Amino acid sequence: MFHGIIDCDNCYVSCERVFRPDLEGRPVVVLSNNDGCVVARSNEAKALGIKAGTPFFRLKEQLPHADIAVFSSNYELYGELTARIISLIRQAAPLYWRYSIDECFVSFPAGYETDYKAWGEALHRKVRKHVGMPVSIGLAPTKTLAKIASRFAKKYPGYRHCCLIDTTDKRLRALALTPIADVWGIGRRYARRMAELHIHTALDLASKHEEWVRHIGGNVCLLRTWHELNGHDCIPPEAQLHKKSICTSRSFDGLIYDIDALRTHVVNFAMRCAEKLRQQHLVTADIGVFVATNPFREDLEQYVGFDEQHLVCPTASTIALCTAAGALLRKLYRPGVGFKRAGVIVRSCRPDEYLQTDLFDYDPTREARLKSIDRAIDCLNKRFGSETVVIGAGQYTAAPRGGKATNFETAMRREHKSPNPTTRWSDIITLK
DNA sequence: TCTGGGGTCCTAGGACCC
DNA sequence: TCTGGGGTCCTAGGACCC
Repeated sequence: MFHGIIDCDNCYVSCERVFRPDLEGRPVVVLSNNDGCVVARSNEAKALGIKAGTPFFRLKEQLPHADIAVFSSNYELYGELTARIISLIRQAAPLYWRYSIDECFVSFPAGYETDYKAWGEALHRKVRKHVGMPVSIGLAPTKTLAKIASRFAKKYPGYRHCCLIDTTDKRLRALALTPIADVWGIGRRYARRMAELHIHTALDLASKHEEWVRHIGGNVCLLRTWHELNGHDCIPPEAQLHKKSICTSRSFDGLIYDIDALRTHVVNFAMRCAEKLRQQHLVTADIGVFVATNPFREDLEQYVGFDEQHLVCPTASTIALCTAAGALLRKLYRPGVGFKRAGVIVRSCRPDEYLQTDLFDYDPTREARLKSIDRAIDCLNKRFGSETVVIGAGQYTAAPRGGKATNFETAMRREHKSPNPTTRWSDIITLK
């Protein structure tokens, strides 16, 4: 087996640049929801010293005069453009596994003979031509080494966006040049521990004895990384067929004290979870709600609450989940507390085809009604746009005549959002 | 004034079973 | 004096990823 990773360079920034080629060469940042933090930076923005996770208000303080192009996050656009890249990868690779919004693993079974370097360079050119996005490609005998290779592909133009590690010599040289903290699977904690043990590069770790690593790591995670760095393929491709949990949560623009206002949000989160479940043909057996105050406001009372309800009959019904979420919120709410964040999480998700019903409390008529309501909601929202139909308790304001109510997405602060020319006809004409 | 939102896996220890 | 042995399931907490 030989492995590869295809990674979009500065993904969100590159997506924004597809329709704004004038931004090539200029510093660009993309913000998180609510325009909170910097989540993506162009190389020029990185060169200015902007760190990932910088709060936007602090960026404005630090670099008030810098000519930075700022975007609110536009997941509709990023989802669409990355899906196009995945479809090109699917055509080019025998096996692929989408790892995140901007990364995709590929695998070549034993006996699959190809010139990997040429394969990678060709894929890069194809993505550049058909989607307009730059990707970096790393190819190696293990996934961890492929990740290291993709770092080199990104960093050094000489690789022409594709780096291949296929000999022991190349592997050892790459490991010696890779700081231990940059290795896939080494997080902040492990990195600190490694520094204490005088392990500074990937090669320092790879050269240790297996027993030493087993002793230091405490579990199999670090040991697997060690094997992978030494060229032994041992991280299996994601065998998981479906998500086990789904979460919808948001921070609010300000603090919320009122239970009705809080419930409006929570009901919307439950609605989104129900829709995500149905899209993935899943049902859930546990729904949880959490609420939290603003941890940065040390002057205010702090409170974090979580409660969960087990559902005897697993469901993906909007009404059932919204009702349960509303009831959970009533238990969690504290008068006089300013809430900054809330969320709904559904766990124990499973395919909807093997739905187990409650032996004693199963009402087929009610189930059929809930299902037909869900079908109607999905059908209308698909045809007329998401959130055309919402649950009454999830409405932010009454809908104006002929228009939509202010809702979950539009209630968020997004002062720098770009248009959606790939998914909305109305946005095409706004292109400059 | 202003600080994101999703996920996964592993392990230890307790509850419970026969 | 002295109290077994083997197994599964569940959960919380800790680590990681993007």
